[in-house]
This record gives sequence, structure tokens and C-alpha cells, in this order.
Amino acid sequence: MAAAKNKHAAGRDGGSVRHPPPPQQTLFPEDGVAVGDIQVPPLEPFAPIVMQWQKRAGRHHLPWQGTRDPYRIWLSEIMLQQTQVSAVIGYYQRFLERFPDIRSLAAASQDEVMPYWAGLGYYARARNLHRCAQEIIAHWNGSFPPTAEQISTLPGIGRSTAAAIAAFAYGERSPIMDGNVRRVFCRYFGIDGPTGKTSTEAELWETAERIVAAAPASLDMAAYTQGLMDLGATVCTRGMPDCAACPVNTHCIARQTGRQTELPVPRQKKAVPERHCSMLVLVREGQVLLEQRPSPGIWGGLWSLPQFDDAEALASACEAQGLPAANAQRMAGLLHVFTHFRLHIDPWLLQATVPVLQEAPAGKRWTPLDALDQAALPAPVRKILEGIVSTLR
DNA sequence: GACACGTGGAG
DNA sequence: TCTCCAAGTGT
Repeated sequence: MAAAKNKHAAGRDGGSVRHPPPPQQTLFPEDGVAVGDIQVPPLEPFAPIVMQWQKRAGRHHLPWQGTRDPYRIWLSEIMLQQTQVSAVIGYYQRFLERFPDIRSLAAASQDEVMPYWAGLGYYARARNLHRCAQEIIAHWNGSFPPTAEQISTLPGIGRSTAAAIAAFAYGERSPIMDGNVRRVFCRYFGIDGPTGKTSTEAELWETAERIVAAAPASLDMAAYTQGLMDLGATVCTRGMPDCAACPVNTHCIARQTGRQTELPVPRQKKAVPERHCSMLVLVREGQVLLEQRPSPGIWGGLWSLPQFDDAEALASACEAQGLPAANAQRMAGLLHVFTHFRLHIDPWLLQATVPVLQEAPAGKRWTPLDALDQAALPAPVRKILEGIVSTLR
């Protein structure tokens, strides 16, 4: 154990954990901070302290807590990928009501599943979730594989999510690595490489493994795992961490060096391109024409408005179908921001007074305006249609 | 390693 | 308004 701890403390070739500067030197001479006072964080007590803190001061009443049902744990972990707790709670409860177990999910069609994910984002998660359910029914006799390594072979489940499921459902000692853990570790161990960089991520994973390896066999892995995330979410927060409330503050490198707001170091950001499109809101007899988005791709599997590069393309497509494009009214435009581009949307409302497109073309569907609640709409499309419905009323 | 993939909350 | 980024994974 001492060897492992020492190896970690010393930092490895190319790693960014720093050797403590020699004693008598000062890191910030103007502040008079004696570097000799800075201790390399000890590894062994970390996990037990976090575990005990979780039991005392962590979160215990989130909807997916208090169960060891892998299905519920899995669902929550997928929904929580890159998504804040507050956004997930409602979706989680509605989803479970409709699909209470893995068998009901596997038996459903993707079109039955997507409405329960619409608005949550990252729709490949829902498609993979559905595929995963069917795979578990078909190849794992309806129950989750017994180890994190096996769980991680399933669609939509990477190393961290697999570890979380195994830790919460089985108590397996596999570490997770998410935004919370990343922030806590970067600060506590003074890891200052850019997050996302391969070497930094490798160092973080290795740190996570060493902590678990150094912990006593009595460690409650579920509580430790939860505690790590609770710590990052409620104490070691991004903006202004509450170091006074932190159970591991004494050895935290960031706190000792006043670098709480510098760590973790974000990776450099790229310019976000702008895109434009026009969307057709074709209304006929209280119904609107929707078009299913191809997957993979943005909004894959959801039902959106027919989309065109610009107003001219929209108009010629209308005319080609015998629709009076000249009667289309331009509605208020809106800007929708994605991670990797910004989309300017110009919606055009066309109310057909005579029967048009009696049969919806392939990949399209007439949807009653009063059934949009249950439709799998992208967020901005829902916004557009809500505006239209209130206008027509 | 780079990029695709959503949405909304916080500061 | 604008930036950052949240219980990441797949290609």
C-alpha cells in the first residue's frame, strides 16, 4: 500500500501531479505561503472519509436511490449522463411509470419510447437504452451481467456508467469518473492538466483506481461512489466551493494553494458555427405534418417539422406538392443552441383550406394539434408548435 | 484525438 | 447576453 501511495504521490512520467516543492521555498512569496506546509494527500483514508460523510451529509432522497434494482439504477445513470439531476427527475418518474421493468421496455417499439425522452436531449441515449434492453432479454436471460466489465459491453454503457451500475447494484469496487469526480480529484490531488486530454483522463482514472485499491475491505462502495458525486455536486462545486464543509479539506492541494477556481483546467474551446434553416408548419384540419428525423443525426428518431435550408427551398417543395407557398406566413424566428453549433430557425405557417396531402408521404405523419403532448418533439419544435396552437385558438 | 450528440441552469 | 458545463458514449 505504501508503495502504491508513494508512486501516486510522486507523480508519473508525464503526469501532472507535482512533486511538492522543496521545503523553505515559497510558492507565492508575496503571500508568504510556506510550501513546506503543503502535504501530499494521503490515499488510504480518502474513501472511508467520503463514505462516512455521504452517510451523514450526502443526498439520500433522489428518486433512483434506495434501490438495488439494476434496471432502475441503469435508467437513472443513462438519463444523468451530461444532464443535471433537476432535469432528470420528472423524466425518470414518467419513464418508469410507462416502462416499469426491462421486459416492458424491450417489448416496446422505439416510437413508443422516444416520447418519454423528448426534451431531455442526447437521443442516442434513448435509442441505445432500447437496444440494450432487447439485448439483455435476448442474450443475458433478462438480467444485467454480473460485472462492470461485462456491463460495459452493452450499448450506451461506457466504463463509468458500467462501474456506477455495478457499484450501486452489486457493491463492486469499480470506480466511476464523471464531472463531479473529475472536479474533486483535480482539486484534491492538484491535477492540473486540461480535462478531456488523454493523459489527464488516464491520470484521473488511475487515481480513482488507487483510491479504491487503498481502501479497506469494509468500504461501502455504493456510499463511497454516491459520496464522491454528492461532494462534487453540493460542496466542491464549480463556482465557489464550500471548503469549510468539505470532509477532506485538510489535504486538498487546491485549497492549500488557493487554486480552487483554477482547477480543473478546462480544455480549450472551439468556435461554434452558425447554421440557418426554415421549417414548415403545415396545418390542415387541426393536424400538423411532422417528419421523422433520421438516426444517427441530430434529433434522430424524433418527429420534427419538415426542414429546409432556406425559404426558397421550402417554397419550391410546397409548390411541388401543389401547396400555395405564397400563403405561408413567416412566424417569429428563434435561435436554438447546440453543443457544437447554433441553429437559427425560421418557421413558416401554412394553413391549408382544402384537403392536401391526404396521404402523408413516407417518413411523415399527420399529428393532431391536441396530441402534441405525447409526441416525440425536439425542444425548439415544441416551442414553435405551442406558439402556433395558442395563436390558432 | 477529434468530433457528434441536446437542453437548461447557474453565475 | 454570454460562458460554462452537467451522474459520457460512440464513431
